[in-house]
Order: sequence, then C-alpha cells, then structure tokens
Amino acid sequence: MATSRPGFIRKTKQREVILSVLRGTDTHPSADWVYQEVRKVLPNISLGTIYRNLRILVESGEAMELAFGSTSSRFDGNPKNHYHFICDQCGNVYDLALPVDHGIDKKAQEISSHKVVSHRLEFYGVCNECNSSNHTPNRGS
Amino acid sequence: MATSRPGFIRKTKQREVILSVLRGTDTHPSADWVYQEVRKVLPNISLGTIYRNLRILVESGEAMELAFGSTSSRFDGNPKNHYHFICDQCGNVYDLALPVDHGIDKKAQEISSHKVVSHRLEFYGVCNECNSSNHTPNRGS
DNA sequence: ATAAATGCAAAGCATTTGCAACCAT
DNA sequence: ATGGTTGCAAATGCTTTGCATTTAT
Repeated sequence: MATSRPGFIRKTKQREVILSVLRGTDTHPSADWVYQEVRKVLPNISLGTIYRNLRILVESGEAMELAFGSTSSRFDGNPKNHYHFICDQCGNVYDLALPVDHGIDKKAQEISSHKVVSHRLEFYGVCNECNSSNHTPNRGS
Repeated sequence: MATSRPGFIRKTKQREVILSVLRGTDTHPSADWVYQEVRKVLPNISLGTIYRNLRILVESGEAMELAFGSTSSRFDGNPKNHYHFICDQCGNVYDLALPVDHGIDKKAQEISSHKVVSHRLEFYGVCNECNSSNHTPNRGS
C-alpha cells in the first residue's frame, strides 16, 4: 500500500527536458525562451508547465532565478553562486569568472546587525559585442 | 516665440510631491505605496501618473529602481550607489552603511573584457526584527 | 489505486499606453 | 499659444491558478 508518499516529486519527461535545456545554454533565458526550446522536443507542453517546473527547480536548488529590471525573470541552470554582467545596451547576461567573496557577508553582518547569509552581485556596462559594433566607423550614409 | 522648447520637462505639483514622498522614507516603497501616500496630499492623482513620474525620476538620476523577486519594483529616493539588505522572511529592504567598492568594477572588467561601469550588490538573510520575533520563546501552547 | 503533474484557458497583477482635457511655460 | 502632463480607462505582458484529465509511482 505504501505506493505513494505525499509531498513526493515525480520525475516527468517535461521537467527533465526543461532542466536539460536550462543546463544546455549560458544565455540565462526567460521562461518563454525555455518554452520555445522545449517545444521542439515536446510540442504539446504548455507555458504553465514551464513556469511550474522552473519554480520547482529553483526551489529545489537546481536552478536560479534572476530578476533585473521590471521585465521578465531569467533563469540560470547553474545553481551555485556566481556573479553576472548585464549589458545596458542589449540586455544580455553573462557569467563572470570573478571569485565569490564570502567574507563580505560577514562584513555586512557586522555593520548591520542583520543575519546575513548570502549576497548577489551584478555588474553593468556595455558588453564586448555592443562595444565593437558601436565603434565600427560608418563610412557612407 | 521661444516660449517653449521641445524635450523640456515641466515642473508639476504631482512630480514634486512624488519626489518628496520618496525622499521622506527609507522603506524603499513600491509604486503603489507611493501612490497611497501621495494621494493623501493629491487625492485625484492617478496610478499612471505615479508610474510615469517614477520613471522620469529614475531616468533623470533623482531616484533608483530596485527589482528583486519577480514581484513589483521598489524605489529609492537616494540616487547614489549604496548597498541593500533584503530580509528573506519579511521582504523589507534596508540600506547598508557598507562603503561602496569601486575597485571591483575594474577587477570585473579585467577578467571579462566587457566595459564595466557600475555594479549592484544586495545581501540576503534574516533581519533584526524577524530574528528577534523568531527567537521569542513560546512557553505555553 | 492514488496523488502528483499536465494542458488548457481563464484569472491576476504590475505596469504601460492612448487620448481628450488641462496647465506650466 | 504650445506641447508637456494629467486622469481615466483600456490594454499589455508576465506569471499564476482552477480544473478535468493524464501519468508516474
């Protein structure tokens, strides 16, 4: 009789594909981008399922949710803390190889008296790509 | 004839009050909170005007927009860069007196090859207030 | 067999926008 | 007088949710 336990999370094709899509890119995609990708494999999947599973993945620590402007969230298949660079011009998000500074949490805790357990650090500016296209001299026109 | 210049931003009672409300609090309020406050002074103001003006203030550098979770944006009347602490439990946002590390932008630029111009740093954990209510021993029940 | 998960569509919310009236310049 | 600004309401866009059905266990 103990064939099912309440609170158990089943393994489904949908969640499997969603996670693999997320792991297979470094573009920090939106839910909709994931949707379009997953649809290539599972044409009948619904957006609702994408959102539900992204949430499950984030809550179980297998993925990370990134919220920048007031626009849509982006997701990262790499769950361990790392820093990002966001291009002010094209909006692309890049991973940074900068080592994570764990000491800073302690420092913040000392001066604030709150219990600090983590931090999030993002850099802004103009990315490589945008920068080079801007500098392209436009002879003509 | 030169009585009006295109692109000029007029001074209005509405924007004035919005900015003063924003400057008058350290709670990093949402647009709706600002709306409710401003309404006490200007009962006929509309939410749309709040949003339009918050945007103008942010773009002109007089305020700052903070986006954390996928919920609503919060605004900060202090436009110069400083760090925040967000309580995972109650969601409150606090300013931190931690000095801003400008050198870190340079470091990020070196290892990334992007043009880094600024950064944003947020700490997470449990705030003072939540922490003490949690630790209150519950004798009885 | 059973409850978790899905697909679908409707609902929810924060934010934006079109437009006629209004008002600062 | 002119065009930026407002209030209002409708529209948008992302995300969530209710429900009947399907599916993993």
